[in-house]
Amino acid sequence: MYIFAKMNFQMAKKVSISDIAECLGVSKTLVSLVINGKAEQYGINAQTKKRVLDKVEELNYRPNLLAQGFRTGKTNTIGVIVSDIANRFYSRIARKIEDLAWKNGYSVVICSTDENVDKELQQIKLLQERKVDGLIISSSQLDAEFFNTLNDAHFPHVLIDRRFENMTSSSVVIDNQSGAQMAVNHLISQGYRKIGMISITPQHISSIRERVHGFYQAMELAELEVNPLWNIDVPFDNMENEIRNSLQQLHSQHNLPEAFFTLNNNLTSTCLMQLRELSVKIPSDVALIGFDDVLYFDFTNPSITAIEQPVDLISEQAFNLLLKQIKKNDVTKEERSICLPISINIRESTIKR
Amino acid sequence: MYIFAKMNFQMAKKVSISDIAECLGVSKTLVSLVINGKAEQYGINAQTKKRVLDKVEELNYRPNLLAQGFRTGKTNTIGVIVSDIANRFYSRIARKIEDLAWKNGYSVVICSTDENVDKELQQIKLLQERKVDGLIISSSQLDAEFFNTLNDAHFPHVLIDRRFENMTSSSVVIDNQSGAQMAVNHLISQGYRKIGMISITPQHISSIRERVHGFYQAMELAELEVNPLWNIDVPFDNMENEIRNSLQQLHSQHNLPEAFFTLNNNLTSTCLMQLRELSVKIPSDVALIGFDDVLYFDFTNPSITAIEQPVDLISEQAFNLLLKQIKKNDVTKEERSICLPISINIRESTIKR
DNA sequence: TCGATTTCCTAAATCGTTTTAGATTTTTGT
DNA sequence: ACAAAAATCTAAAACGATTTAGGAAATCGA
Repeated sequence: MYIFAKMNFQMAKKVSISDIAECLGVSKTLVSLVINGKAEQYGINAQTKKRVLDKVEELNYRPNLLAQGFRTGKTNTIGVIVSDIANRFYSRIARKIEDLAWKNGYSVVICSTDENVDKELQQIKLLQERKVDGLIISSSQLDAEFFNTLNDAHFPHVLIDRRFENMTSSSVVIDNQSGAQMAVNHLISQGYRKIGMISITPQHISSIRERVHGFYQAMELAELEVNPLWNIDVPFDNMENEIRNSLQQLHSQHNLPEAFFTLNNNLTSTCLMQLRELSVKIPSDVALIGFDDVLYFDFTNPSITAIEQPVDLISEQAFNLLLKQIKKNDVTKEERSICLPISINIRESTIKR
Repeated sequence: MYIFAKMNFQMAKKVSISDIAECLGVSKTLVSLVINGKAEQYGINAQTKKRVLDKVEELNYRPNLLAQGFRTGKTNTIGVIVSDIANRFYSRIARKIEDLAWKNGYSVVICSTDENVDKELQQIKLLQERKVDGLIISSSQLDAEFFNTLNDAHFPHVLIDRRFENMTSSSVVIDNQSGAQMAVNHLISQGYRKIGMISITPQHISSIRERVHGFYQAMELAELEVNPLWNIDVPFDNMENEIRNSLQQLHSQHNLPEAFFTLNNNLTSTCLMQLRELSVKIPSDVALIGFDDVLYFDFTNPSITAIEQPVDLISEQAFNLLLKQIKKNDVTKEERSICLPISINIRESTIKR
C-alpha cells in the first residue's frame, strides 16, 4: 500500500529543481513552470512536460516549502491562537479549523496563551515572522487599536469568541448577552430568585464582559436584586482553589444562593465538583447553569443545563472570513462582523422537582 | 503597556539586515553576527555592536524566519500528529507538548489524521517539506519498517501512545497490557464474571491490540470464558451508531454481560451514554470500566472507574527524546524505548453495592 | 525565399539570511 | 620605523524556488 511512500522517505537526500533541470538538460525555469502547472500557459511542449514530470517522479522530487515560501511570501499556513487548546471549547474549534484548513491546503500552527498578554504578543509576532498567511485568534488582552493597526497593515486575521468595540478587524462571536439573559431567564422561569454568578478574570475579555452584562440586565428586568456576595470572580490561573474557598465560605455561612450561573465550561465543571464536595445537592439546594455546553454535561450527575455555542459554525465562518482576506477578496463592513445565535440545553441541574 | 508592541506592527513594512547594514555603512555580515550574538566571538567592537543593536531597535527589525530557516535548515518548529486533537487525551498531550516547545523556543504544528493512513502519510510528507525539526506522532496505520526508514534518514521523531514491533525509532508508550489486566482484575475482584469488551477498529493500533491482549490474558488467568457476543468492535468513524446497535441488540436479547471494559475514553463516554438511553443501571445491571481517564468521569452519574495514563509524563518524555535527537545528542537503545506505568481510579461504576 | 509569427525555451535576478575565507586597519614589540 | 600579531570588519557564495524579460528555432504566408 505505501511501498511507494516508503521509497519516498528512503531517498530523502535532497533533490532540487536544479537537479532535475540538469538531469534533463533543460532550464530550472522550465522545470519550475511544469511543476507549477503552468506548462500550457507558457506553451511548453507536451513531451518536454512529460519528461519533466517523469523525472520528478523518478527522483522523487519534493519541494522545499521554506524556499518556496521565502520566495513567494506565501506559506499556506495559518496561525490559531487561543487561551488553552486543552479546553474543550477551543480544541473543538481548533479541530474544525484544522479540517477546513486541510481541505484548502493549509496547515495550522496552534498556540495557547493562558490569557497572558505578553505571551499572546510574542506569539503573534512569531507567527508573523514565520510569515503565516493569516491568523485566527481569541485574544485575551489586546485591544481594538492593536487589531486595527494589524488590519491597516493588511495582515489577514479574524478574531473569534472575543472582540473589541470600534474594531475594524473581522470577527466571529456569539451573542453572549442574549445567552446570559437566556440563562438567567430560564432560572427565573424555574422559580429561582436568589441567583449568583461565577465569572473569570480578566473581566475585560469581551465574551465574559458581555455575559456579565447580560446577567445584570436580565436580573434588572426581572427586578431581582444582585447580591455581590454571590458574584464570585476568580482568576484564570487559580480557578479551582478560589472557587472552592468562596463556596466553602458561603456554605458555612448558610448563605448560598438558589442558583449559580457559571460563565464558561471550566467554571461549570469546577463548580459542579466543588458543590459535590460540599455535599450541596443540585438542583434542590443550588441549581446550576453554565455558559458553553460540553458533551459530558449530558451525563454528569445531575446533568447540567447549559448555553450551547455553535462551535462548528464559528470555525467555519472564521475560516471563510480569513480565506477571503488571504485571497484579497473584499468583504463588506457588515460581513466582517459576525454574531452567531446561541441555544440552551435544559437538563436536570435547573429543574425543580 | 504594549504601546511599544503596537509600534512594532505599524511599521511592519519590511526591514532587512541589508537595510540596517546600509543605514550604518557596515556589512551585512557584521549585522548578522551581532544579531546572532556572535559579536564577541568574532571580535566585533563593542561600540559597533551597540550601534547595530540600537538601529535594530530603531527600525524595529524583525527577522524573516523563512529566510533564516531556508538558509540554516532549522525552523524551530515541531510537528505533532495525532488521530484527533479534539479528543481530550490528545488535546492534553498536545497542550503539554506546546508548553514544553514554547519554553524551548519551538512552535508546534498540529495535525489530526482521523486514523487515516493516506492523510497521515500526506501530513508527514508535508511536515518534512516544511522542514520541521522533528515530529511527535501517534501513528495510526504505518509500521515499523516505515519508521525505521525515517530513523535511518535521521529525521528526528518520537512515537507516542502507539508503537511497533522491531522498531528502531524512539517511542513513549504506556503499559497497555498491564492496564487492561488491572482493569479486568479489578472487575473480577468486585465479583464480576461475565465481562465484555468494547474496542475500536483498526485493531492493529498497538495500544488497542495490547489492551485487547491484556484483556484476554487476564480472563484466561482467571479462567473466565470470553463470550464473543460481548466483544463489541466498532470502527473509528461510526462508533456511536455501532455501539448503540450492539448494545440494543444484547439488551433486547437479555444477554448483556455483567461488566464492560471500554478501550478508550471516547468508547467509555459513548457506552455510558447508550447504556443510559437503554435505562441499563450502572453498575447494578452492567458495570463499566474504561481505559484512559478523563476529568469528568469523576462527576458523571455514576462516576466511572478508569485506567489513568500519565499524560504529562508522556509528553515530557516524548519531547525530551525529540529534543535530544534534534540536538544530535545520542540516546542509547534502552533510553529510546520508554514505557510508562498506569494507575487505576476506582469509582462508582464498578463498585457493587 | 524572406520577414513575421508562433512555439518553445532560458539567463539571470531576486527573496533575506548565514557563513567562509580573507582583507584591512590598528597595535605591539624591538 | 617596520614586520608581526591582533583586532575589526567584509565580499561573495550559498540555500531552492519563482519570475521577468527576452532569445532561438521552427513554421507560416505570400
